[in-house]
Amino acid sequence: MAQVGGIAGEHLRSLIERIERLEEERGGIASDIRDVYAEGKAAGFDVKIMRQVVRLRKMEKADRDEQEALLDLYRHAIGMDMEPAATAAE
Amino acid sequence: MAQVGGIAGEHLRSLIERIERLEEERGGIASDIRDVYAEGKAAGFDVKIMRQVVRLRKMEKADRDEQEALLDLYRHAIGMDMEPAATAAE
Amino acid sequence: MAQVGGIAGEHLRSLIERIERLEEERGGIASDIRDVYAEGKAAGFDVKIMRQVVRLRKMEKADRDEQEALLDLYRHAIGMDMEPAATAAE
Amino acid sequence: MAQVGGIAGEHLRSLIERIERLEEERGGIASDIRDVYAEGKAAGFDVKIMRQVVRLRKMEKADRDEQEALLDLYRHAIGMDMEPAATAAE
DNA sequence: CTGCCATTTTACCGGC
DNA sequence: GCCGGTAAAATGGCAG
Repeated sequence: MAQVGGIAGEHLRSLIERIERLEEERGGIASDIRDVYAEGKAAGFDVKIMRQVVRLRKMEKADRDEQEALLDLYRHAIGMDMEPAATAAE
Repeated sequence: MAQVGGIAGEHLRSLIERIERLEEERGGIASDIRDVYAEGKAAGFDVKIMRQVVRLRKMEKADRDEQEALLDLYRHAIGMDMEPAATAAE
Repeated sequence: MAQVGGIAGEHLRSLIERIERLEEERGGIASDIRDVYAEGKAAGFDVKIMRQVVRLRKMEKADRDEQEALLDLYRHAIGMDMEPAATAAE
Repeated sequence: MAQVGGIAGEHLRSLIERIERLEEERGGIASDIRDVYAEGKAAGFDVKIMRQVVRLRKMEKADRDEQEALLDLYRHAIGMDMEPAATAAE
């Protein structure tokens, strides 16, 4: 791995900067989320409850995804996992 | 606030969905960040060190921001926080 | 784990009480801190600024600690973390 | 408030340092608390539940204190708030 | 699977 | 007395 400040250092720097850029983006979105909660609050909704609703729906979605994954497993197990032949899928 | 399912319910639903959309985006970016770390690891860098570097740089930036905030506080405290009157400021 | 009220229950109770005692102490110190801020305010200092100063100094210390931690990581990474052999270290 | 670095500066510095000392103490106690939880965990207790117990007892204590405060209020209101004469108080 | 770290949530404190 | 913001706690997620 070359000398310090060499080609590896450049690569590392590049990776770090990409990460920092992404974290910045993520921070911006987090800020947007806070804004939406604030908007809800201003409209008279209870922020704490809004958070609970979001969390609950997330769990429900995870449940559904798990169910689906389980179904897929079964389908594979009994050889029903091929692509549907000539249907305009969904 | 109308009845359940009324106009307020619509608003709430809209807010919730915007939040969910944003959280999804945020999750995607978090995933991208993980990918970059994985890329660094594959290139032979120590992920733990990468994280430490990122953390340190973040703290240094925060330090600078706080320094500035402190200066602002001082300015306010001694009444130097008014808009500059007739300077070509900026 | 025995029956409720058994030996385990005694142990748990003891732990809980130790925690409660410690939290009480901690609360007392928090109160002392508030007193010092109040004293500063009474002496004409701006509490907000005092807090900012404390926060900034804390961050600067954390920075230094992280620098050191990073150095340690580097040392480990390049195998320089062994005990010095024949030095009167320490 | 004298010049910067003057007597006021000394006072401020002193206050800041007292606060930092106290915060350090507080941090030490927080660390002790973590240790006790860890000890509980090692003994097979569920830390999350331990925390709930502590929180619950704190609330119950707050309730009792409030009841007591209310009783005191009543006592004062009806002139029963004098020191007990010749009892080994409590 | 365990311990660590980041994020989220809760509680506190000062200001209005 | 309430609200807003700031610091601490706690939970959840990720790497090792």
